[in-house]
Amino acid sequence: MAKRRRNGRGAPTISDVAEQSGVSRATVSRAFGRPELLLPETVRRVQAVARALGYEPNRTARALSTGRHGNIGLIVPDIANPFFPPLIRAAQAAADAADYCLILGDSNEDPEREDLLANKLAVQTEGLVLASTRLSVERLRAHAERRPLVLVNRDVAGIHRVLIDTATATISAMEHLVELGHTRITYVGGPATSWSSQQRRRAVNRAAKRLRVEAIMIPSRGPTYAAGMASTEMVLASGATAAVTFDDLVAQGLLAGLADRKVEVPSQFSVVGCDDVLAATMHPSLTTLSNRSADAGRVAVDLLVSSFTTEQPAVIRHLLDSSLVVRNSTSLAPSRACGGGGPAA
Amino acid sequence: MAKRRRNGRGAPTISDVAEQSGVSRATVSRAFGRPELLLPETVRRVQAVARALGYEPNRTARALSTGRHGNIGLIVPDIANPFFPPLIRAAQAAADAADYCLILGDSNEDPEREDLLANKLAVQTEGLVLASTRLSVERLRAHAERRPLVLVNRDVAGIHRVLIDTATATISAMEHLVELGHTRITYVGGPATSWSSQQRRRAVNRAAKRLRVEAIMIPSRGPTYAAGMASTEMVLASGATAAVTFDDLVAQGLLAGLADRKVEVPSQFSVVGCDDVLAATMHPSLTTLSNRSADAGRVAVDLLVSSFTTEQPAVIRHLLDSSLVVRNSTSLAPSRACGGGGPAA
DNA sequence: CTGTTAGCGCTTTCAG
DNA sequence: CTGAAAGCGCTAACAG
Repeated sequence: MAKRRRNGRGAPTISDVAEQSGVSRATVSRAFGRPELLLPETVRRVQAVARALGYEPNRTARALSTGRHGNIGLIVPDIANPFFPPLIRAAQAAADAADYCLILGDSNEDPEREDLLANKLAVQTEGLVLASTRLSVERLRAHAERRPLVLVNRDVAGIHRVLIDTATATISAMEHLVELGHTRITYVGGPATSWSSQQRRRAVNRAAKRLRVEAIMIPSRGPTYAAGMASTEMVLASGATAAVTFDDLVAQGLLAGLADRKVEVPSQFSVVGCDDVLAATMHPSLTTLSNRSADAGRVAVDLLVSSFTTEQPAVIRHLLDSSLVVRNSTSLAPSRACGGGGPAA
Repeated sequence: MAKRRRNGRGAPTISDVAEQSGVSRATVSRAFGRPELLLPETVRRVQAVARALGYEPNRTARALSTGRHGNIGLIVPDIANPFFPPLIRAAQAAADAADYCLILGDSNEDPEREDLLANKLAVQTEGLVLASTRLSVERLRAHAERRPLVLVNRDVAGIHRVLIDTATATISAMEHLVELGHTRITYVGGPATSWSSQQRRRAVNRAAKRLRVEAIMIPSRGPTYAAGMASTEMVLASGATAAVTFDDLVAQGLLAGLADRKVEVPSQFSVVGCDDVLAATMHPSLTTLSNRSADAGRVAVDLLVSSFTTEQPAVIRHLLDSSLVVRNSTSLAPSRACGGGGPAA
């Protein structure tokens, strides 16, 4: 049987289903949108015909009629950064479960691009999730005024946000290192505008002060292997015996840089990563902080979706905690007699 | 001055602009879409009124009327599989460059879900890219009839497709292993319905025959670490001294399984991965086949977009080649005198 | 060049 | 419970 295309576009419409099942178009519409208004028998019959025809409600038409698009947007700085795929995946699953489609944007770590993307997506989504956004507070406020907005790992008052709290786990990492005898510890940062990196930097500083050890801040160009590797020189020059890094990628780069310089990990130098994205597969396996990115994606989408329906008077700030995962890239500090890197004011 | 809400009730429409500027709605539409059909003076006047009113064309309405949403869909089996993020990233960049938005779907390796997703996306996209699709040929044909479609790593006649050819590189891998003295080699497969896996299985068989060595096929449950690990028993039982695996994930699992059983790689056993997604960071670093997934994503989207505009009489089958990357997981076969795994018919 | 007239596919009163 | 009819905002023939 040849398939007919009534509308020249190929997809069966509500009219096809109506005709085939001998009801009106309104009834078909109800069978999908508000089945409780219909005889169960009718619903079943219509659904059956719909399935047979391969009918799928046209969301664009629905959107025009109702003002709701059934789309939500998600913008991340870099899809290929292993931190994000689990987040994206969970977000997409949550969106799907709520019958929304996920439109994905990649800002390539560029605030301008991110702003453009957010504008572009705003017109065809009911709401946006911005993960690790690099936008200014003003731009974020502007977007939030226009559409429901949920931030991931960015803490702006007045906007829904879900935050992975690595501060506590970072402090655990510092305690872990100090217990191992390290007294001079560097923090190798991530992107300057990253909330996560600032949070971790502060945690390192605070812990160092409390534990009475030296903390040395080292910037890095970004959350990449290359940036980690490039930081090796400065890390070594600082005289530290251990490093806490922005994430596993930076840690991995640093590890490679240390290996190049014949510095053995963990016997001569200890390294702590963050996010546990490749920590288990590395050699030596990496001491790191546990990853919650999937949870963050799910929670963010759920929060966004629920903000559509329920009148949400209170802005929600959802915290996800993280913990230290000890593996093999950290160990006792090298004896001071041997290394040149003792604590020197 | 209070800001008006955009897309909700109260946003100025084409009718408002028409009324205010004393022209018909069609004229306003043309002033935006096809200004060359109008008197410059008219265009200017209409634009002025539109700007004064804060009018912004409603893309949803336009989409409903024209059938062009400016969206394209991309469905992958698993976003979190490291093979896909580069593909997704490149696809999204290409889409963005052509001024399209990318709607992402994750089928979770489930054909039913994939079919549903494809239907859902079909109504709000101008075309679809299906990467490593698990759908049957019939379903693919059905979808292709409905909307422009581009397949990645699936070879179906009559449908645009971009294929990463790993067959040649797989043969190189076999030659490499045979040169190292291996005479009994297993292939640890991926998903049964995966075109890529079938392609590689065939290549292994063909090469084995030509090189006069034994090839043993071992199925695996999927493209995962766990599946690779679970295959260890059978791999060892086969008496082989080397394995070519579906991808780096499976290879990684196998490596872990071998380590558990105190089988040393590469001295006692050689392993070849595929896709080079984590090969460099592993220990031992993995001999593998180079990755073209980013190129595949880019080419697929470009192909799709160009198929919208140009009348495309010929179906395109775009091949991307891959090559062997030798690292440290392959070496000379263990001497036959020692191991129990000599070639035995 | 510009206006008129039909829809695009779906939802939603309002009757029955 | 179900149907008829009126749009949502915009575009696209077809006239003039």
